Amino acid sequence: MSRDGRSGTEGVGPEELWLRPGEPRRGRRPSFSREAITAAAVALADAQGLEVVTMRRVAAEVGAGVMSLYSYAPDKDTLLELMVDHVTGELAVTDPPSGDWRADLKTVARLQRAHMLRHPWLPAALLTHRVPGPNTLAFLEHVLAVLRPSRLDGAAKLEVFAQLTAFVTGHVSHEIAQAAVSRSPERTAAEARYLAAVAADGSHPQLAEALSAPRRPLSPDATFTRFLNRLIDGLDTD
Amino acid sequence: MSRDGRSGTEGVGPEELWLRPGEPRRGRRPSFSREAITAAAVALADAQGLEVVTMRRVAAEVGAGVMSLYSYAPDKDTLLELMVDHVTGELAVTDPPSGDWRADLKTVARLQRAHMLRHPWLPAALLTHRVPGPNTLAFLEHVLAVLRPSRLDGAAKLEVFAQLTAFVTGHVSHEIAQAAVSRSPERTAAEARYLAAVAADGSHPQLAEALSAPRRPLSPDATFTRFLNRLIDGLDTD
DNA sequence: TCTATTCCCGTACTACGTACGAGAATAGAG
DNA sequence: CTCTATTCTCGTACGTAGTACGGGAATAGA
Repeated sequence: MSRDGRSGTEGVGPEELWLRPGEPRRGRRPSFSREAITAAAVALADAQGLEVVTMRRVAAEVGAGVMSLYSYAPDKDTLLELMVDHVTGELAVTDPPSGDWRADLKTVARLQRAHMLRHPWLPAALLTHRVPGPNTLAFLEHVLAVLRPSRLDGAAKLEVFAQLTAFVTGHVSHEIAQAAVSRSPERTAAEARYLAAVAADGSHPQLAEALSAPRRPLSPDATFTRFLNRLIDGLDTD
Repeated sequence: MSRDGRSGTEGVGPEELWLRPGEPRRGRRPSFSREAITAAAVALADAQGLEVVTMRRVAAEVGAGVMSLYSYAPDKDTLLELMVDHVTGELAVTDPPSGDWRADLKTVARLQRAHMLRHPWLPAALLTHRVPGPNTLAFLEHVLAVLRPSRLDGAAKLEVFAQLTAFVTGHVSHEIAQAAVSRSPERTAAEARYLAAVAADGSHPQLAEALSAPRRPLSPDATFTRFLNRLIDGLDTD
């Protein structure tokens, strides 16, 4: 049996993964640690994107043989799960809620956005359902505390948390994709030429008109805040 | 040179991919078609998820050799792009805008949600930036027409379109992930046990309280509508 | 009929996730 | 100290990806 509590034939359950620390006080001592491996994987993803996070690459980064990783996580998907919870640790908030839960919620959302922009692989990693690890639970706990003064019941609070995260994820995904294009003048120009060509042939009058406007910049930051305000200010009011 | 206009060393640009039809009136006649290949890939993804959409599998489905696909799309990523635009064809709306642009916009969003639920691989495919193909452009054109009566300027209209899509994508991603868990009683039970254990140890009082509530169902449909209304009703008002 | 062009696709290369199992290190029992 | 059970390490190897390459088949105009 390996370091995690994996045993049966089905995938690792949240209980095996997150609960019960290690009791093995015999046999060879581990040369690495889940922490170190996870951190290395996160560093890789931050620097070069999720696609370079391969078992071989992570192992090399840590100085381990490839197969050694499997003593710390049963498969790559689980490693991703560990990565997500790892970075969620950065969202730890110690300030107690101010009492103005709407303002606090906006702060939370802004934190999440900044967080995802710092770890641009997060939206993709969050696409498939993840069981909340300790850091994610701590963050959830904080959001629930923020929502305490609201009139929402338990289920609604959890729903607000999920929806807010979904909103931020959707927004940031788009923001990141956009930024990726902007980073390449080549692609930006090609896309502009393409859209201009489409607008020019007369079949898309509305698009032509929208594109002909002066095209002021519209900072992503301001846009995010605007939509966020819409969403939150209406919460609790029906 | 192959069927698409690919030539240089950089990736396919939108112009090569979407504009100019085929002029090749010589040489062997194509045995397949971009349409058929794309449709087969979509059918696969709909039925069994994006991960079974491999070049080998699609080729087999169509009755082609694997490498033949590369005459119709320069790489797998482009095939994904074709798939996205292909299904976006289903979003073609012929009804003219009613004049109540908020109501129309809500209709559009509901259409998008239904669409993504029917093609659950869409959120993942939309994560990386896609240049809008003809069907996507037609849909965009419709949304812009819907927004005509609003006071928003061109850039703002485009922004609303992007944000709305991002919102729906975020929401549906979460909805799909949730549904995936619910489909397995095994996983659902494991997760419930895990959360109960976490709540029981006293370190997460807010979570414990939220979980102790009667847990009424909260249909995803109603939740979506509620948040959507928040977002749209506030649009144009500042 | 010849030739240029276009498409078809078998072979093969690299890179991935990971199953298997042999060997190394360690802790307790005798 | 020695023996043994346990735990971790990792080389090898298998199956499956995406796709580069290039030879052969089909077609259209000369």
